[in-house]
Amino acid sequence: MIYILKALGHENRLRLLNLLKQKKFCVCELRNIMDINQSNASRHLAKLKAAGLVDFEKNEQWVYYFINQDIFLKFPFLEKLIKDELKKLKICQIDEKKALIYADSQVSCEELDESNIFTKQNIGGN
Amino acid sequence: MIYILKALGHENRLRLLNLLKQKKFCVCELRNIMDINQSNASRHLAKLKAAGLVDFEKNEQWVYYFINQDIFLKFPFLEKLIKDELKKLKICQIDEKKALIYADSQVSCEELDESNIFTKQNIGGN
DNA sequence: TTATAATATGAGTAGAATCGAATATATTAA
DNA sequence: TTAATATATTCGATTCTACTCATATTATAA
Repeated sequence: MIYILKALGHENRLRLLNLLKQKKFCVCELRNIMDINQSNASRHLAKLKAAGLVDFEKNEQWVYYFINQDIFLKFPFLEKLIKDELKKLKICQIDEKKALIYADSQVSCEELDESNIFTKQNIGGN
Repeated sequence: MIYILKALGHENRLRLLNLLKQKKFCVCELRNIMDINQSNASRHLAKLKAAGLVDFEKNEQWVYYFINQDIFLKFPFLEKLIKDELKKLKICQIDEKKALIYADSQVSCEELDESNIFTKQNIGGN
């Protein structure tokens, strides 16, 4: 359990969990939505994986991460945290907005890098 | 919230929260039960305080720490974690055993340092 | 096979967290 | 006021984390 709590102690990992609570994402989608670099995203995901919080499946050259639902059975407090609390963080709200824009955009994950769909106007707010 | 989660990411602080969930303790009681040094105990408590997880009251030259109950209203997931999950950690079980021995011992916190009430026989197990 | 794209990993670095020992502060007791 | 005790804080050393850049790996497509 101590590893789980350590894994929760970083904003980027909380943002990842918040995005993954709804659906699977591949690494390049996550890194674009969160606007962090690839190696950074990969490493944070690896840490979440090591703690048992997420799992992944490979599909062609993409790796799709998702929340490991078993962890909610083992540690019920995580369900409240991930499903109810994270969304209160402003940065997570922005992430979710961007995830929605992406979902509605019909842009494929391969085009995401150059797509510029995340403009200030789209996202709104600060 | 991120500060709270960071504060939870250390074994000693989890042990402190587990002990404090039942009753108030002064720093010297905590450090004796947990067998850590004084400056260490004080620092970890300061971190819990900064995160809003605990509060303290002074009584003569002692400082008694206790869980800040408001935090459970603000972050309900913490209640499950602190009240239900921490006790599953082996080290927390040992701490609780020692807290019981201390409570039953009639030893005052001033005598605790030289008392040697926490012998292997008393605590049992590793 | 070669090229390309997604992901993971290694190396180096900077910053943060932790620790023990010593010192400072605060409170009580003499 | 002085001495003693509990607690907090400072200092320096060490270890741990996260970051960036570059490279390796893996899988697909040409």
